[in-house]
Amino acid sequence: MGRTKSGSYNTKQSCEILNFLKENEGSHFTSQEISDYFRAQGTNIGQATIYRRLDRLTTDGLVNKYIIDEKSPACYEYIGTKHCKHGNCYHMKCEKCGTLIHLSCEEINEFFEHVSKEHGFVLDPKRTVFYGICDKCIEQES
Amino acid sequence: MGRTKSGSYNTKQSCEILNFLKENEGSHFTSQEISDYFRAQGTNIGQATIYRRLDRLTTDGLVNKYIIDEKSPACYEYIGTKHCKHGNCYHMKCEKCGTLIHLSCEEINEFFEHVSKEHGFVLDPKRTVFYGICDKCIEQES
DNA sequence: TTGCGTGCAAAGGTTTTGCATGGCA
DNA sequence: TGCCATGCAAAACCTTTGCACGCAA
Repeated sequence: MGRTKSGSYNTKQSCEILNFLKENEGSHFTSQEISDYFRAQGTNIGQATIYRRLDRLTTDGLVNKYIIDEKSPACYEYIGTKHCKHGNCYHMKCEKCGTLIHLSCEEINEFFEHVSKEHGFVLDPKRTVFYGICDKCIEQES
Repeated sequence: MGRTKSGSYNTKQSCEILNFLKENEGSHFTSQEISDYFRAQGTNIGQATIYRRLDRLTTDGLVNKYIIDEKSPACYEYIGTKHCKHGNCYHMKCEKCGTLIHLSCEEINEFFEHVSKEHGFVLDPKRTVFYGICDKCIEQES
């Protein structure tokens, strides 16, 4: 397994990065976080290697890249066989605590369809991030 | 006119930047483009000043900041006082042509209520921008 | 053996920050 | 006069790139 595109090799680092993301399906990581994880394991993988690998995985469609905002680094997440693959997985970011929350429900699909049919606009889940305040921070406020 | 938040001054540069954006309502500019414009006029405004001013204008809600792509610089656009100040008004930005589309309909209100009630997340209309491809660009593609 | 992958360091470009100076109120 | 704003340059930051070496097939 771990098949990559033709004309490329399966190296140790390459497999480990993909496996790490695979084992953490549903979570997203920055290049730095991935680097830190392997360093903690005693394995060192160059930052450039991680970026190059993530870039390829994104191109190949195995991984999604999210740009949350220009100040924070990009997030990468394995796209398994479930929801995120169909592009129906959105993200909400809390402006207070910075938590990134997955949003995947019937309502958003309906909304997506409505925008597409009535407004002629095809939303891009990879790029669209909903900003607001999460429940925990709302509780703390009051 | 040109009122800024209390505890701040109205300087020449500050006014000129805001006026430039105001006079070009509906268009968006990068920090560099603004800098170039003033240089062409014979006025020199430091890049840092432009960034600081844009940052404040964004915070004050007079200007919206858009991140089209993590590689390209951020775009700033005058929003004005007429619309979008009281919520219920969102924006969709076409990733291809950059057009900013006004979105205000019953469906989005319903969707936001759902997110609030079921997911405990209160969305922020000022900050949330829907990204995607507009109808015109979809036509061009096919 | 061939050529892609890796690692390191340096470069790239945008945005922020430090600090002395200048200008508004 | 007291602050805030400005300008310049340097720093900070994420990401990409150049180059020599290593490793997969």
